Amino acid sequence: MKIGELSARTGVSIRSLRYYEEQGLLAPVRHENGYREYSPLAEEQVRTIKFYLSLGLTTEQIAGFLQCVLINKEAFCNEVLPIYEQKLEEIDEQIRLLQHIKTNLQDRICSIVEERNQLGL
Amino acid sequence: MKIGELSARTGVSIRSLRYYEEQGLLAPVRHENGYREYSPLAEEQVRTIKFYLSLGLTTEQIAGFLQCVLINKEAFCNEVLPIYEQKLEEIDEQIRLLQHIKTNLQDRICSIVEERNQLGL
DNA sequence: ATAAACGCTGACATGAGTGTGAGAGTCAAG
DNA sequence: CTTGACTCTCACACTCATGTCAGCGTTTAT
Repeated sequence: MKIGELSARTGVSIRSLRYYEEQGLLAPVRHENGYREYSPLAEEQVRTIKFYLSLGLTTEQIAGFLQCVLINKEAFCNEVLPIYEQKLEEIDEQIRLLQHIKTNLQDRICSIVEERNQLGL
Repeated sequence: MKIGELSARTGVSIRSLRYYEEQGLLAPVRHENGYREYSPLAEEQVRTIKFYLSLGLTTEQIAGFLQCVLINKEAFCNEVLPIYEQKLEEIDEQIRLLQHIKTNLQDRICSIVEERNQLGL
């Protein structure tokens, strides 16, 4: 399967597929003409990459355990759990920060609305 | 007051003060030697900018109402409320997304832990 | 007078994945 | 044989506030 077909099957742009390869996440063989040839397994592999990216993991993190995960079950890959837990902490931290900002924003909005009401607008 | 002093008073780096000026948020006068001279009011102005940035507003958005806010009360500046509300929506959207990712992460973690337990590890 | 401390401009780097375009080679159908 | 659809590599752009460095001028204190 060539890159265009893999792109169409997975919904991942050709640009991104080449980027994943650059980051060590995909390793298609090459034809004599230089074209990439992907095995049928690559389709599932790309979906797996897509999923991990959607969890906010970086390509570098994914590269750290992808081979293991593709071969074994996730639970067997000791690299995965710490990364998940670290990411979870980061997410919590981001949520906390956003909640804090949200509170401040709501305070400001309330102040404005109240002040306008008091002025009888 | 020169830029170093303003930086020290506000805790905002010299680099950032020059950036704020570039973005139209500050307008110090210049000495003959090219040095920036800030009025004492600039200190409060920088704190105001800092606060709006901490709410996640961009310098462009801040520039849209900063002059008004510095002269009048926030409630008088009609540009402010829509920006606050728009930002609030963005924040909510980001929080939703992060919550969604968090849920997925927790599911993955649970799966791994359970699977390992079943294997008696 | 000299050195340290301060100021100036301009410009590149950051993060991280993706879009986009140029310039060129390859392949298949007409 | 030509045309169009694919593919290749290389490289810049993007977001946006900030860090950082180079190269140079100015002020201040010794």
